[in-house]
This record gives sequence, C-alpha cells and structure tokens, in this order.
Amino acid sequence: MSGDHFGRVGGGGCVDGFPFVNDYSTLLSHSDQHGDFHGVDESFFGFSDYLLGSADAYGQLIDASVDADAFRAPASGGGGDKMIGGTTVLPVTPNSSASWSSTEAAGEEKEEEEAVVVAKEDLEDGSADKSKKVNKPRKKGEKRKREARFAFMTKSEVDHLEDGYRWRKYGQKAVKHSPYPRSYYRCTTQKCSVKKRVERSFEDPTIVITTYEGQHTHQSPATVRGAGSHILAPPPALPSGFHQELLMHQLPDVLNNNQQQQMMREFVNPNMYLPSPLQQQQQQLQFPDYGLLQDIVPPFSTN
DNA sequence: CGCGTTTGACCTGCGC
DNA sequence: GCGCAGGTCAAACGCG
Repeated sequence: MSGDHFGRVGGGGCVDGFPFVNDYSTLLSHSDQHGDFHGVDESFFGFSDYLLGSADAYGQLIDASVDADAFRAPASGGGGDKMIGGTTVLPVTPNSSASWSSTEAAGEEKEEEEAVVVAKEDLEDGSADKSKKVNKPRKKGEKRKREARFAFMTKSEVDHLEDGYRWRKYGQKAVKHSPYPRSYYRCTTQKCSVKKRVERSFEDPTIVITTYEGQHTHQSPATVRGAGSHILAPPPALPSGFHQELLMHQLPDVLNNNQQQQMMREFVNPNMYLPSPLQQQQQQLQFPDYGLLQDIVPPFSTN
C-alpha cells in the first residue's frame, strides 16, 4: 500500500483543505484499452465483475493494492463509519502494463481517427447495401475500439445521474446474475462519441455503477447555456430525500497527478473544473446534495 | 415536430 | 464451430 495517494477525501467533508458538504468516499476505476488491451480489459471487467460478484472476490481483487475492508464497505450499504471514512485513491491494475501516458493517449486518438475514417467509408460505399440492419463491417482482425474508461460507484436513488451533459439512451440489457438492467447512453452532441453505462449493483441496490467511455469533444451544454452555475442546480426531478454518495474512484498509479486531473476533467465535465478554490467552495456549498461529478474533480485539482 | 426512451434483433468477442 | 453474454442499432412509440 505504498501507492501514490493523490487524493484523499476527508471523512468529515474535507479534501486536502477543500470543504465537502458530503463526505463522499470515492474510488473510481479506470481502464485504458488500446492495442492488445487484454490486461487492462481484464482489470476493468474484473472490477465490474467483482462489483457484482461476491464480497470476498471483490476484496480479493483489490487486495493487492487496496485495503479490502475499506473497499468492501460500500457494498455493506455504507454502514458504520461511513464506508471509506477517508477515501484514498489507490493504485489499481497491479499487473497491468496499461499506462495513460500522453503518448499512449495520443496513439489512441490516432486509432480512433482511423476508426472514424473507416466508418465514413463504410457509410459511403455501403449506403446502397443497407439491407443489413446493424453493423458497419470492420477491418478484418481489427478489434473493436474501446476508449479509455472511467467508472465509479454512486450511492443514489436515481439511476441516471445528472452530470451536465445530455445523454441519449440507446440500449438496455439485462445483466447476468443481476435483477437490474444495464443502460447504455451516448452523448447527444454531434461528433462526440462519449458513452456511458449505468447499472445498479445487485448486492446493494442503492449503489449505481456508472462507467464513462471516451472523452467529450465539447463543452457541457449546460455550462455553455448557463454560464457555469446552471449545471449545478439540482434537477427538478430529484425525489425528495435524494441522496447520493460517490463511493469509489480509482485511477491507475501509472498516471501522475496532472494526468489524473486531466482525465477527471475530460471524462466527467471539463467545465466543472474550477481553478479557484474559493469558487469550488462556493459551488459545493451552494448545492450540497448534488453534482457528484463536480465533487470528484476538486480533489484532483488540488496540486 | 423534435427529441428521448423502449425493445427486439443483430453483431462481436470469447470461452469451451 | 457453437453458445453465451455484452454491446449496438433502429423502428416504434411516447411526451412536451
């Protein structure tokens, strides 16, 4: 456990000096998948699977780098000393060679560009052949593109958490061994291919597991419209007593602080990053029970 | 009418 | 090769 601690959520609502109205305990997971992503992929899906699996296995997964007891706590419904009283962002992917260095990230972008080109060609060439419903044929041997992912658990009564972006649901699937379905969302902004999956933990139905994939290529619509503060307003549809707590977040230790911060901003909402601690404080105080994603970001913004 | 959701069908990757 | 599970598509539908 000598991993880099690049963020710590104080149990009393303090994050490295940043006051938090909620004592979010966060532990996110992230994976970067490109080339032969097997190792990383496994770590990611392993993580997901463990979330849905037994607590023991769950503990096993993170045993290598994380205090299993602390990790297990969320599944127990956050009893006792508030899940991970002081959450430590801990290294994951012990065996993973995955890295999120800027060079690799750039490589992935390139890969993605190529994918887009291919898709375009398919569209033009195969426009006449639309008999096939789904499917743009991929180059042979080409693996399905997977963008960097970023997952976190949230204790929430609502499945789809507001994060400032607009999402369109494009699918829903039953999850094996879980009574709760998994929903698939895509960012509605054109040219933005960010996706997100939302599912509920079957072990603790109060926990929502959200997985982002890809990076937004635009500003948050809400931010653009509402000059920054709009997105922080609680959604009107929130039930009374709405409560959500971010349970976990985890970033690979191969990232340095700057990269982690960057990821957080890109994955979640780049506009939620507020350079001024005072602004952060004001916003958080203003909306104590909402905006989990905003609340994730500050801890990583404190360098 | 535009936008978002629902839902069944289809495709892909992977393990056996 | 086959079956399963995850992921995606798109028509149909609902809502404001």
